[in-house]
Amino acid sequence: MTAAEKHQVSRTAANPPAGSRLNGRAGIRDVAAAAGVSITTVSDALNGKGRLPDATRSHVRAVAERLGYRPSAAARTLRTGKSGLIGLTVTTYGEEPFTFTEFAYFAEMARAATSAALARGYALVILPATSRHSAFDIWSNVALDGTVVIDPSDHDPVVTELVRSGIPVVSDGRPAGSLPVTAWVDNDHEAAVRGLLDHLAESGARRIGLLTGTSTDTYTRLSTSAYLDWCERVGQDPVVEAYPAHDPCAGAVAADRLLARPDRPDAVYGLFDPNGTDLLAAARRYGMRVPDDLLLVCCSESTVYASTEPPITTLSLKPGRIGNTVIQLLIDAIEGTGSGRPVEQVMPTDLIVRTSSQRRPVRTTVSAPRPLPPE
Amino acid sequence: MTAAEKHQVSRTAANPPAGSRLNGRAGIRDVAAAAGVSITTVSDALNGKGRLPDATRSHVRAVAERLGYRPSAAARTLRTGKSGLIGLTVTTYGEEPFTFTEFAYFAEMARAATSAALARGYALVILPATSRHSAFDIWSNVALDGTVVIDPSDHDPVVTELVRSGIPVVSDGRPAGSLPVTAWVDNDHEAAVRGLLDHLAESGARRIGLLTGTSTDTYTRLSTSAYLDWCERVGQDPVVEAYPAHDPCAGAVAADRLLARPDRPDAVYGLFDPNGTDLLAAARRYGMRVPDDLLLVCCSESTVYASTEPPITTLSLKPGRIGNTVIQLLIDAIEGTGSGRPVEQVMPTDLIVRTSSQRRPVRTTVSAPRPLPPE
DNA sequence: ATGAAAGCGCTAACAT
DNA sequence: ATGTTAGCGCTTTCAT
Repeated sequence: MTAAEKHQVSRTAANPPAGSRLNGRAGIRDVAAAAGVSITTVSDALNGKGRLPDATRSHVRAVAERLGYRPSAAARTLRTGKSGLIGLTVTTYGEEPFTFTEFAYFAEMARAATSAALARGYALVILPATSRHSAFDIWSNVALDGTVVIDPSDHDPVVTELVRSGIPVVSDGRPAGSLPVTAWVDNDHEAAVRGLLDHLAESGARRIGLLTGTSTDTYTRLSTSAYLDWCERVGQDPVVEAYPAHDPCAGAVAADRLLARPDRPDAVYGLFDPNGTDLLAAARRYGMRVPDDLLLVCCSESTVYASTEPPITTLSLKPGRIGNTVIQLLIDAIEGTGSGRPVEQVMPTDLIVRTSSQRRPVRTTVSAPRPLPPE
Repeated sequence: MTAAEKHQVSRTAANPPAGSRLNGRAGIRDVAAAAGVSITTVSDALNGKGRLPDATRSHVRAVAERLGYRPSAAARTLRTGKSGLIGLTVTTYGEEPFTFTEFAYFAEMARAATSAALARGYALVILPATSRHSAFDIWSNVALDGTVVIDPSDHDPVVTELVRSGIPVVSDGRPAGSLPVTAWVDNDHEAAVRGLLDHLAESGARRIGLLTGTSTDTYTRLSTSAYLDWCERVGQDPVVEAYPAHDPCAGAVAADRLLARPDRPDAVYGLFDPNGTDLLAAARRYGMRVPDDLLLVCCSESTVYASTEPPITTLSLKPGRIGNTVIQLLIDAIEGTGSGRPVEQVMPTDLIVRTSSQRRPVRTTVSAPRPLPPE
């Protein structure tokens, strides 16, 4: 018996009368047999392809339904080369995905990305950014149509590898070095910092301090240099404290250090999410009132700053908008429909002005704080 | 030419001399040809199977490396029936995945689950829980080895369908109704509520109010009934306000209602994450001091409650521990190694006692609040 | 110790 | 309008 003949036999409907595949689950051939058509017709009917009469289509669909037929995603992926899966990298510190400070940002960004991907028929797979080793295995164990990288590190081997094998990569955060991403989306961090420093100065700040990080990622670098440039422009001596932002405890200590300096600032911008509460607590310890003695702004996506005492002005990077844009760009690249959109997209930020950064009576339109009870 | 002959030809190394596959990427046959061995040997060498001499193994590996060979995940999945992918469902409200109130819990749970899965060689795919329709498509478009369901709703068709087709499902939260999950993990919500009500009573609470939700999920139901039981036991009239927890604004309003009642409570437990700040703000509006006039506890995973003014006592459900356990249970089921572990696991909660729930001087070992500055 | 061949379940090109 | 057939790239018996 030749291979072809054997083939023939195993594909004939003469086998066990449908419904009894070794697997237990019905396959496309069971449906074909039960519906009295060929497997092509089944495939076409189920996928809306071909030009079948509606009668055939609905009949096949009914039979498939009755048999509880579920197409094999693996087979389809192998055949079409498309998996409908998009990788989402998360930076890992040690064993843990996500950093402490990125948490709220990441969660919101991922939420939006998930939603946007689902709306276009894709699902996200959470994957670790390159770690020491072994992470590579998991990357080659999943068939991806594309990948989103959050805060790509300089020469990330995974990104390079993916791009080299023709898989589109879109990053959240402009790529450092010469990393060859397909497209990227980022905030205009420098403009954001300039804007908020101007806002603080307008509110009467004479010496603005900066609570920043010791790491060299783009966000930290751009924000810090924008601060230094601003200081130089207005002729203020920089007052900077830096700390390892991935350490959940270091922030409070650094906030304390900043307010303990001889050149104590009368306003502070904190680059990371928890800095607002850290600084508020530090101010209390030093008997400083916010906003009377100290103006405060921090970069955060957390809604808690709307109801702290006092409410704290925050810079929002709008991670939801970024997540959505990243996904649109990526899917456009995957499907080859993206010629229209620019591949480098700079997104605006939102300064949500609250009590902590204003010495004069509130008259902003954004997030007006609730009136305080009489003291 | 018979099918078998053609087969033969296309598989011989006589074709384009390796490296020039249509695809662009090297396949297993390119590696075999370049290494001068059969594809079987390549497969075995790369996967550590078979009994090959170390020389062959390392030679094949070197060649594969040189060619930049990446095995096709789709082909492997089709062949082995294992994808290494685990679904993670998120409840969707309207278009958006996650609810507002579940946010921090979910983020932490997902983080732990991701980490645990990765450590065992699996990756998580974020998938929507059953929505009206269309969600089904995405489910059958991805090959899953198993699925984690967070807060399964009563008779969820996706869960039923998955279990029916032999895919293990482990839920976070005990399944309502007769949902046939493989295993589940949940907190002992009733014990948690009893414990925290006792704690409030010990701190001097005479009338404890409850801020709860209007939805009928297990968490809300169990927590509320535990509260009612406790009230009955100690002879207190229940003071309850319920609101639609998925509405980000409704919480503040409900907190206000609770404190505006004629039978105003002198202590409140809020079931949802934002309730702490909501209640704190409401207390301020009514001129109530915390903890002097009002004792406060809320269920939250957020660290901000450590540095609010005053710090707020929280009940943590330990989502990280749950996420990890859920994944272990699921992978055990997938790999058939789970006979040891119980399939229903109740996990303890942590009451993190802070200033807001204590009238007497702090003398707890947990999370001692920082000393306040002299007024 | 190594290789040949079968085939996972599907889709698409090509008949009819 | 529907059916036949050839693979997608791998793993896995089974022969040698």
